[in-house]
Amino acid sequence: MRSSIKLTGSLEDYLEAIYLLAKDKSEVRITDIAVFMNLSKPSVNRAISNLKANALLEHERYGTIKLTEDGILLAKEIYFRHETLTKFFIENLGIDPEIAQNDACKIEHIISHQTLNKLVAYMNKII
Amino acid sequence: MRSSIKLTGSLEDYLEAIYLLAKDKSEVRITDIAVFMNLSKPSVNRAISNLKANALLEHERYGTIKLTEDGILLAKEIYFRHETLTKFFIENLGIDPEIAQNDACKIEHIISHQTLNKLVAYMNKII
DNA sequence: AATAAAAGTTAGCCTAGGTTAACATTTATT
DNA sequence: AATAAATGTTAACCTAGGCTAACTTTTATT
Repeated sequence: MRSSIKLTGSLEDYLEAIYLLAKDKSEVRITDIAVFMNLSKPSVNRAISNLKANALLEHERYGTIKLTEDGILLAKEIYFRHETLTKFFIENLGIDPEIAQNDACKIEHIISHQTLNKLVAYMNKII
Repeated sequence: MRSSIKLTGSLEDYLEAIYLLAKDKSEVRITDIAVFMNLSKPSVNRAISNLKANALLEHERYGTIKLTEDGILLAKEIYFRHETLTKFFIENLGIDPEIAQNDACKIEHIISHQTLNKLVAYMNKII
């Protein structure tokens, strides 16, 4: 596996957003991402260039955005971390869903593999 | 309480480091912090100015550094978050101490109050 | 087809937080 | 006391990631 690409937290957020948007809409556009993430289009534009340079998505000038296989893989990984954390916060700790989402969204970028894995194991054990 | 000062994660790290250094050494100097945090002295220097501007510490040109009451309060709060997370990672999840420290050190800056509080409650309940 | 609207891009600015190189000051040593 | 060493400061640079304003391109409407 070549998933050794190490993105910044910010770029991981963009990737995750594109992944989520692509689930509903067939076409993902810069404006969609900007609206979804509540960021300016130029900010999104630059992030897209960056992700493209990392071969995580395809994008032609003025065109639509499509994740590559690598992009999808990485996005799924990030999203899994997000879901795992959210689930733990809500189900085990009893955090308000909105706050749980928010915390997960920040922690998903910095938590280590070991900690995430152990958290998954822990949740399965407790049930 | 006027602990409504909102620092960046980076500044929280500096504050925590100063707090920990001040426990052992009577005098804390810029060089001590730079060595401890493995950062350059100019970086520390600027951070100190910033913390001083926030009334969290006292520092005179070429002199030593001393946390104010506010600074100590806030540092303790940050350190408590750190300890809580580390404890949870090690004792509940079984994470290697070094990784636990590392993860705690990053998460302590972004975890919400509610989540931290609920985590504390959860740990007391489980025992 | 012409024009208006929407979408995308570029340029340039800002902040935070790191760096190194050079300089100033203080402290220690000879 | 003079000099060397350690410490602290300043200036200038870099990167990442936001932003707005202005411009280009595409798409939709009249």
